[in-house]
Amino acid sequence: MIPTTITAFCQRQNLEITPIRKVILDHLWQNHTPIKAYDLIEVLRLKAIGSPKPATVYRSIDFLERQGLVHKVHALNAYIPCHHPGQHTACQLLICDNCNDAKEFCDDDLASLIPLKLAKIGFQPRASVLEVFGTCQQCTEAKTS
Amino acid sequence: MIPTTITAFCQRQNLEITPIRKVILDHLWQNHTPIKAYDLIEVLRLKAIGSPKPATVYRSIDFLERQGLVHKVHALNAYIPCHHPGQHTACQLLICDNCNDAKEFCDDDLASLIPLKLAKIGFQPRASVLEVFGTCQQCTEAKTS
DNA sequence: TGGCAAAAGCTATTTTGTATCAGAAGTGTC
DNA sequence: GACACTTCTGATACAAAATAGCTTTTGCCA
Ligand SMILES: [Zn+2]
Ligand SMILES: [Zn+2]
Ligand SMILES: [Zn+2]
Ligand SMILES: [Zn+2]
Repeated sequence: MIPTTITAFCQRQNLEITPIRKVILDHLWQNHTPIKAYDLIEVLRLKAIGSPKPATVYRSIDFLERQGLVHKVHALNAYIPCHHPGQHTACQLLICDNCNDAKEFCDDDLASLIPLKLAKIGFQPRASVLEVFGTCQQCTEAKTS
Repeated sequence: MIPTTITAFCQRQNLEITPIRKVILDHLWQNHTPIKAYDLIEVLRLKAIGSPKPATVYRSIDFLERQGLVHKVHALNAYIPCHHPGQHTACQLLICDNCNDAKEFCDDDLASLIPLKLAKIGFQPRASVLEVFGTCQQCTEAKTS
């Protein structure tokens, strides 16, 4: 379920994708909505991988986030896989109020405008998260039809 | 401690600023870092206002957020006062890694670019939160000096 | 073989946020 | 005044999200 671009990225970076980390990354890629940490515990439990406790999952998430493979959707306390690991420090997410879907939305104009604006006021950005709430196209169409 | 522009806004909007809400808003305005909900419980307790329980504070925060008087810094699970209530649906925050200061940064170009870009992909934005992490000007100067 | 570091196990605790029901206080109506 | 109605608050309990601290395992290298 994990795209080949992602597995290739892991190999290039020499990342140790242990069974636990693999199951978690797999599960994130299998779903179209953000996944909660405690749901990941359940996933591990069902697959009988290790003896999943909160720390188990949070450590894996921590690793995956540090490697840029996963984003946290702060507004939902949930996680989604990154579609372009290693390619952005500016994360842009679209979160549908209706179906809770969360998509990455990578707009370069937007991403480059942020540091440009901040430079003028002397703020040195390290990373940024944009979370936009609203109605996704599918839900908009469903309502009007 | 609450700026007159804010109290004026409350009057115009006919908002009921009860003692509890006032203490919370006051405290947020007195500080330059985001404040946590349970710290606000403590503030109320020290001022002997009501009998502060979690729900007490969360209800007030909820009210203040709905009125646009307060923003939640999702990445920190903390709250800051809004400097321009009623004037924006796109909230932009600069959070210093070093001193934890969180400032509102209202850039119209940035705010208007977001719906523009999203319109092209059929997403209807309702509200957005941009949280930028990095080093603020003061901390940058302090390091280099 | 011993030492080291990264990963995972394990127990408990802390932090953050809700649900629910009941009481108090204001407001307008009859 | 009696009544419905609304908004705010009190109080108990609980749920959800995340971390602390310590031990054990495992692979690796000298
Ligand atoms: Zn990404
Ligand atoms: Zn949707
Ligand atoms: Zn604001
Ligand atoms: Zn700073």
